[in-house]
Amino acid sequence: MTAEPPPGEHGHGATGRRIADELKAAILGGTLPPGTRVRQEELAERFRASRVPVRDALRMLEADGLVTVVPNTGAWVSHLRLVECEEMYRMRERLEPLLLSMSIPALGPRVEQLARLAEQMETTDDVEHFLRLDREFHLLSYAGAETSVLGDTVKRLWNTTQHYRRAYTLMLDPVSRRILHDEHHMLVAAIRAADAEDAERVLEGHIRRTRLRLALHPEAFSPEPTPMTRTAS
Amino acid sequence: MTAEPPPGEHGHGATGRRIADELKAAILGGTLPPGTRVRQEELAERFRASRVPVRDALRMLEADGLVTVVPNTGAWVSHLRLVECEEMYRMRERLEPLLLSMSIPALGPRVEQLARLAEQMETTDDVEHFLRLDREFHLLSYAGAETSVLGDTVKRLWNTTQHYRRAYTLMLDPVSRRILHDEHHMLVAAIRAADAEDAERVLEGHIRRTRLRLALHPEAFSPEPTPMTRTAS
DNA sequence: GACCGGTGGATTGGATCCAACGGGAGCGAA
DNA sequence: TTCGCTCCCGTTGGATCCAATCCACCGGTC
Repeated sequence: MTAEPPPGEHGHGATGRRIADELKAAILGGTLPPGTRVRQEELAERFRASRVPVRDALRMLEADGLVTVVPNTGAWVSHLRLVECEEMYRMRERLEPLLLSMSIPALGPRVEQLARLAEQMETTDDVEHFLRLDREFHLLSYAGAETSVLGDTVKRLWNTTQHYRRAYTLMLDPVSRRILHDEHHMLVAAIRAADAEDAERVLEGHIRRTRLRLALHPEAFSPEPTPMTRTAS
Repeated sequence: MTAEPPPGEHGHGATGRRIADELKAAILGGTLPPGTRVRQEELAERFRASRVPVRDALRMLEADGLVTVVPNTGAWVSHLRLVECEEMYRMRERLEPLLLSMSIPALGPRVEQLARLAEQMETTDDVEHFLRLDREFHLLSYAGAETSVLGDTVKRLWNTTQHYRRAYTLMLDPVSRRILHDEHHMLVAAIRAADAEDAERVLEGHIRRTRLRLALHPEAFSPEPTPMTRTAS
């Protein structure tokens, strides 16, 4: 996975990128929950820029699937329905094992950092901290792969489902929690042994089980569009 | 897969989309080969619009992976290196069987059209016609799946590799050609039998073999970046 | 009382204008 | 001759202004 560009000064020609990056951080951090309206003028003021680079930023975030833009109407932070989230997890089940197998040969000493992350995850109780560690753990396990689009696609899937992973983590029962950590440790072991095939299998199961548990909590998602049905207030 | 919006009049608020669509058609059709510079003012004139919606369109196409935008410098039609193309084919090997298996239960009578397309592909000699049929064949086989992102991702992979599939088709030897058609017929048979598992296997092999043959023809791609090496002119 | 159509404000989309960056031609020095 | 510097022009990026669209509110009518 290619590292992102250094966070240094964005000079001229990068205002849109800057706005997009900060907005993305706000969305992923949970400050802007799904469904919140995003007004161009408001952002322009917040970032001391005109509305032109804001529109650029919104287009970029739309491409990332983080924002939904409706022509002539406005932009909202994207929200997922359960079926869409499941679909993304199905994609992850197929793509991430591939990415991991491409990464393993070049991971080298980073395995030890993976092991540390897996342990830290067991000891934290803060949801936000856990999410950060989990994300770092998995993305680090892909850091050995030199990829152009596969890595971006996987990151995109992580980003668009981030908010629901947060909700899901909150209602994780102790047993599932135990299993989750065990899977992480098994993953570390397989990676340490450079057994790509086994690592693929463990990871697929890890994502798959998460998807199945996710389906047990439809209340975190926006309702399915029920045509011709008025929601009695 | 969700059908794209009807091609009807784009009124106000869709100029960027219109430009992006026509540009995309030009790129996929081969009119604008990889590497050609895309100037904003030029497009603005061609589409009787200002440069603002043109920039919108370029951002959309950048998100589709069809053009590459360098800040303060310009935009070019994207070109792939062999390793990137192989990576995309590896993604296709994983994603398209999934998409197909989601599509099969709802394909219904469209199987017959698939069979017709597979036959037509055998009888044409025109490369452009073959490409259209092949694309239609596979995308139609996914038409039963109701997806939000999986379908888009697969389409994106098809689009970005389209130009190289054209080059590849040109230098297809008779034996490989025979195998390719056989695979298509096997796919139709599996779909007709509603045997999703078998269809997945056939499709994976189909894409995989294409990838391997593709790797035999690196001359169609842009050279790998060879650092610290001056290309003697 | 509920539904339909018109109207005004808020918001987005597009055009035009100005500023900043980048590349290349040309000149000069080693 | 070749390397390096400078200046200039073409292109892109950003700001401001104007037009088109949508939404909510309001009044009229059945």
